[in-house]
Amino acid sequence: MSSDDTPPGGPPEQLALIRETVRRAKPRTWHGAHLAEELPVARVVVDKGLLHLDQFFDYAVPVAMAETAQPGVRVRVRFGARVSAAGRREGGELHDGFIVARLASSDFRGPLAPLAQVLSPERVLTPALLKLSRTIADRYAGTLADVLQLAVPPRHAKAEAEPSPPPQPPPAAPPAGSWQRYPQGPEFLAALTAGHPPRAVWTALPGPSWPQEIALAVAATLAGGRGALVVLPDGRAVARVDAALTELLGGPERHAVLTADLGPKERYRNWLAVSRGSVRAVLGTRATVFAPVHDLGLLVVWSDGDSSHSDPRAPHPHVREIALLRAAEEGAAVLLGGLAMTVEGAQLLRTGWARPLAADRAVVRETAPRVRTVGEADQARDAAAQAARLPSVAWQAAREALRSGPVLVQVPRRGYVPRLACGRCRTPARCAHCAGPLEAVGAGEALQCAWCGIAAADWHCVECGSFRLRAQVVGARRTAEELGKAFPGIPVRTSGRDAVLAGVSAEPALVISTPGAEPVAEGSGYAAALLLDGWALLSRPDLRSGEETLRLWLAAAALVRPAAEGGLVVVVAEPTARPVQALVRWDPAGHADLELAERAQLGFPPVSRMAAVTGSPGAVADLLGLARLPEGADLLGPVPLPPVRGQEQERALLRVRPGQGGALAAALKAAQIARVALRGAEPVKVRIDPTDIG
DNA sequence: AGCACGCCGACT
DNA sequence: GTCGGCGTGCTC
Repeated sequence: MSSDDTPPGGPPEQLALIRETVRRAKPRTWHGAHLAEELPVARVVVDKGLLHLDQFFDYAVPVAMAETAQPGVRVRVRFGARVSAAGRREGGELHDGFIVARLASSDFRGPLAPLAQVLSPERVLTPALLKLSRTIADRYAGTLADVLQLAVPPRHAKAEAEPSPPPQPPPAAPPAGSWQRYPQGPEFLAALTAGHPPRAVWTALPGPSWPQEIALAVAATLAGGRGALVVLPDGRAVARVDAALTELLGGPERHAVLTADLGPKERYRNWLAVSRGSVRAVLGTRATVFAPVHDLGLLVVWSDGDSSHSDPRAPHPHVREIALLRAAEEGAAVLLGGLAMTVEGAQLLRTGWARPLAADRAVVRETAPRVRTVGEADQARDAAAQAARLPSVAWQAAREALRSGPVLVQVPRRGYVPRLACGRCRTPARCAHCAGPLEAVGAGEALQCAWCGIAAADWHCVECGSFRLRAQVVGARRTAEELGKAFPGIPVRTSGRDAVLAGVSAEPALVISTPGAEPVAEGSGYAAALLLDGWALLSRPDLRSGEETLRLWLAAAALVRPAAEGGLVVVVAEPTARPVQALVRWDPAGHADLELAERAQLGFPPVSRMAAVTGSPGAVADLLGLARLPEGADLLGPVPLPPVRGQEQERALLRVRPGQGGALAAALKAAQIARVALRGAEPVKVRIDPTDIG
């Protein structure tokens, strides 16, 4: 079968031509197996997340697999085999992969190995999903195989054997309902039903109706004959929208839910219902953004500032970025919503890519609770309240509110360890050169920038001029628990990391919760909320601390009754701080806009694009030396990081202009590949859009 | 990444 | 003569 491999003589060009002709006539394999008559070559993406193997490989299609080996199916292939002296293929591990195309011939110069097995005839990798995954891999300097692992759930044979339910006819277009509170709301729904792709950044009104509004947008899209997809940050939020959608659509038949806690079988069954077109609407947590909804008309991302939208697995893509890229590729509408607004959301509005979907100020004021601020200096007289370090205003507000309903107390989690801040006004201390966060090095309290490493000998606060610094320490949880003693006879419930409550009754109770774990209160909501130790949130060493703090506050405050019904929020934090001001005015959009302007001025993301390079000092320097960075790329650092398993670690940040993010990712990926080719290179981590750069 | 081929020094 | 050093290159 391979005796024609070395034709005698002839000029090289002609030789190449002969080879070409021979191979095109019929692909050769190592075993001379019988091949498929039609399209005997399968192009395969092999599920091996190695950067330098991020390419397709061609395999021969044995005749027995001619029908099942269709584009999109899962296959097993031998990969990495060697050719022995006797001319036999030897070794080669079996790897999973997907067929991406069937071809008449291969451009590979050599004999093709046959597909080992078609795992299932189910065509799970659609052309659209493949294209999207490639885009995401490139965006994040990762491999296609890594992204596919996030995008396509593991197969479950039993779930696959079951037939999916028959598709339902589209529902009738829903009435605008509570979307009428937004001037552009009904128009937005009408555009979805008409099959248009409107794009909106939605500032949701406080209160319990946002799940219904998401459900209405989904139903409007379904009514127009297109599909819809909703990504939410956690299972609790999914459950709320699931309930709203089930009610609105008169049953659970028209939508599918994808969350991790369903278990592999149920999850795969639901995913297949979407993939097979049985169901046109899907909601779930972050992986849902990849769900292969047929004729996708709408992508909804709720609370895009929530960190669970950032995937912890390589290459760490963010749901919002995936959704925006997918909407562009598939001509779908976008609804990027939340009680808060991210800087990225503000940027989409600023550039005109999306339009705002927000209620008028008067409606906001009617819906939101009253917000009072109180500095830490204000101390309660009551001994128990003092033990809980509860300011008197907060103490009085709680006592008053407990007469009419439950009171929510938000306490920052332990483990928020902020860096240095001004001792007087608590403005975070930043580097004069690159605006990175300052940190104390050693006991001598020498200051240096955590990003660029430049010493800050003569620091003073840019806000108030103070020279005094304060190392922030948090020890708040126990303080909150003291509240139980401060209010004898009142039941105390807690909700936090390990035990999150979904809801509480409308009876008076103290509900102590860490941010993000707040239970919903039945009836009209909490009578009051106390947001304690705000400084601990505000001074976290993160570029997004302000935005994040406001998001956490708004999420808690949105569970409180409207001001007209007596709802009151007391926030214990520096009253002049920007997020505090934004909370008082209930103006998340204004806050995001200010943050955006500041980021632009400082050259921070998302106005610039960044990548972090982490590893041993030698390896980081090595990679940076190899990388052919785009014109005008800034290098910040490298700076030392805490050692990992006794090994010194450094991190460098790279910054480029917007529009050069793709070039930056490509340059870093190429440098990584070049380093792998060198022997014994220590690993370096590359992360695009690093999240923890404060 | 693995894994084998390849071309130069000290052993049976 | 041959065992083995790890430099170099490939994986359909």
